[in-house]
Amino acid sequence: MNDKHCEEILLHHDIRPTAVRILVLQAMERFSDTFSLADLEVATETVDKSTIFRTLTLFVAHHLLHIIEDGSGSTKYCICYNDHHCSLDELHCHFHCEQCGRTFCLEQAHIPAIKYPAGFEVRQINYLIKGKCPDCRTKQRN
Amino acid sequence: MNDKHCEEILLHHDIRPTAVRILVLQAMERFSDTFSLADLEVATETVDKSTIFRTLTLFVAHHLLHIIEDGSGSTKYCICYNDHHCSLDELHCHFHCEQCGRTFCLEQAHIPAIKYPAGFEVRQINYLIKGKCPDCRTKQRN
DNA sequence: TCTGCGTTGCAACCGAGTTGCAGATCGCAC
DNA sequence: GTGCGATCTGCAACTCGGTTGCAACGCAGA
Repeated sequence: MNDKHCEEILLHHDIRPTAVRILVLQAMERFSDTFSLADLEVATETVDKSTIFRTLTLFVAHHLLHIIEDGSGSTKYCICYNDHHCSLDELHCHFHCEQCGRTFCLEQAHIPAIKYPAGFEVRQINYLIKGKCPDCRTKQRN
Repeated sequence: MNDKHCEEILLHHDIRPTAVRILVLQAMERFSDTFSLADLEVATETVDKSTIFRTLTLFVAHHLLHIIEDGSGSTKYCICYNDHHCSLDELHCHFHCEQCGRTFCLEQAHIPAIKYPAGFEVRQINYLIKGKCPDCRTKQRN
């Protein structure tokens, strides 16, 4: 959470730790689940949209973040806490709540192996579940 | 493919078969896989973008089409040939080729049952595979 | 023929993302 | 500490897919 910690993370991913990048990373870590460019714009307050955009692009390229497409219209991001890059480049499982709009990273253990159709070269798998999150379900009951 | 055939499909889905809608549906059927609003704009030539947009929205609402989010930035659509609406509202499996940009509907048989995390209410599952399609792979070899 | 409502085309708008550019800042050599 | 090239940042403008308001059209029923 503190500057030192964020700086280490950036260095570990071969990213020059500028003041703005540390600020953006701190903002990211305050989100428990996923976040969008717009979320960061609000969270950082001072940092420009285009700077955040370029920072996000950089972080994704350096595998500090991964992109989530939840069909909500705005790209979501999520911090990669695991270092490994498995042979199947990326394997994502997410849950998108259609009520509150939040998107959660789910444990990859839930994804089973599937038989790929012949002839296709698989690079990335996105398993996106949509529905209602536990919070929204309990809220509705009360 | 002909007018009569398209008209029947529309009526079967409780959609009033106007000339424009038949034209749009015919254009849709010429696509072997999925298509976007922009694709239809080109394919129909005469029909306005907003009309196509409203037609797509209508077709989706009447379960004649389904929406595919392939993360390409533009929404893709695909004709629903199966009538059934299973209890798990929708279950989509698609392959998006990162080279040619096309998106294919895959057989749903390939999707295995997964253990959903507790507390979440599942309404829709999107299984999106990204990589290279057979066409692009063979092209590259030559 | 007249009327009303659904449909369509046009134009304008919206919002997320993206880019060009000039000024600020950084890291390094001196 | 100073100077310099490279990188980073903020601003503004732009792109593009999608969406909406509105007026005109056209078809079905009176």
